[in-house]
Amino acid sequence: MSVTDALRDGSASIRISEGLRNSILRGEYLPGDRIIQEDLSVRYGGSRIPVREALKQLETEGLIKLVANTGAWVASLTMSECSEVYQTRERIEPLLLRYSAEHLTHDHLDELDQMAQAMENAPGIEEFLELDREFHLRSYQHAKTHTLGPLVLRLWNTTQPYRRAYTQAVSDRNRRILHDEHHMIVTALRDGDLELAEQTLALHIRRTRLHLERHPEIFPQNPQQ
Amino acid sequence: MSVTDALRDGSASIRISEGLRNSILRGEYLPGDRIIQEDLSVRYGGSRIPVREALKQLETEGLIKLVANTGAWVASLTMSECSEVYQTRERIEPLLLRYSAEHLTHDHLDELDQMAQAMENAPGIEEFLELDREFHLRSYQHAKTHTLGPLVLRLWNTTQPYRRAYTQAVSDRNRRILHDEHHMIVTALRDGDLELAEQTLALHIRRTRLHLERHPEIFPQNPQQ
DNA sequence: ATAGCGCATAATGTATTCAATCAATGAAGA
DNA sequence: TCTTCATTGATTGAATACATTATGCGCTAT
Repeated sequence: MSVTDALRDGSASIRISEGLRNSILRGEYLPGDRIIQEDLSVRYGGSRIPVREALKQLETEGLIKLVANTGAWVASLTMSECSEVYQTRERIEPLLLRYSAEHLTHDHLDELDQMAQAMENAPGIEEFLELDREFHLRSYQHAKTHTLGPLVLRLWNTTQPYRRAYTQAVSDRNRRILHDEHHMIVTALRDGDLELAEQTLALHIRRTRLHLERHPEIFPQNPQQ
Repeated sequence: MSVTDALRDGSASIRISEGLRNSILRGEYLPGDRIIQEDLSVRYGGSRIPVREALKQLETEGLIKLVANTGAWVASLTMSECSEVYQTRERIEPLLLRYSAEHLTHDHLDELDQMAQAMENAPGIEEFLELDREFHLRSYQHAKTHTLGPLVLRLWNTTQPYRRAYTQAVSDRNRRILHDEHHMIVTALRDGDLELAEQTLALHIRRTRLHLERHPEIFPQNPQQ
């Protein structure tokens, strides 16, 4: 498929929303940053109409905040809002893992273990962040869900900027525990002990949240934004 | 605020999305129904531009299915997809109830009890459906959440058509149990026993799901839609 | 009769254009 | 010096107009 094909796919808004979403996740835009429609239309080559549709979608996803007649900003969370997302994740990601687990083969589990191992040797923060996300999302990848999978992905996305900031602050000891928990999840899956896998994952998310809550400096001082 | 004020609020897309969402929830559109942009723009008085933005939002909410260059349909769920939503609700609504519970006064609890009582005397299906939704959502109303509250609302919305169909099929005995569970939730809240309230709510949702799964005739035969 | 092709029509996707709104700036007055 | 208010520029909101795509119908050829 050529570039021009992609351009006239009736999907400019999809292209823009995907591009902007990735930009936010990569940290090219930071929480609170203003987004000008015209800038995006120039950047992605088109008019503001599909840009507006993309912004509307990302707002509903929770990545952007729209104020009528005023503008769009990259969404920002307070610490308690971020904590709320983690508490939600703690309850539903184990369920998603359960959905996925029944389709995980030994090859898949080997892959996951290798990823957990690679994460231990991650050279920098971005690589660590990327591998962590990759590990968890891939463990959910085989879940044949209609709502739950996309939902979990959104929760990961809205908290991504804060995970980036937090990763820089995590101590070596906590990092060691985090790796161990990853391996424990894979082991539980390999043993077919879904109950244990669910509980370990829940504890993993819970522990991360509790540590995150000890770093209020990550979050903006003005919560009203 | 006059009608014209509402019209030039810079919020035509918001007005349209709210109107269409309510129409779907009221059952004026059924799952699988085609939606023509032009029709909505005539109905709500405007061009197709804000209509498209509203459709984009409702798609992200899961109420509508969009296919590029083809059209929009009211979203429909298969039985297993609906079951998945209920399983998700079973995990997160107790958490939301916990968030809300700390702000519930005795007056609020009296109100909830009265609603549970009124539901027992509901004259028809629509009233029953409305009161059931009202009871649960009001029990969550005081939760000061940023993500979880809206999330739960979306899950309720996407399953609303099937709850409507299912309500017609529920037996008197099951209805009796349902009312009892409502009262039990209120009682647990009144006793300050959050753990019991959470568990009762989870069981309530679970039981509803198990009964729903015994009525496959509610769901469309062609799951590929 | 039926499968395949092409055209006509309807609906969607987007660019252009103009109107409405907000925020920032600076001047006037207390 | 601080507050208030009008003005202006930048930006968003929406309507119109046009381009593109999909679908259904009839025609033709096998």
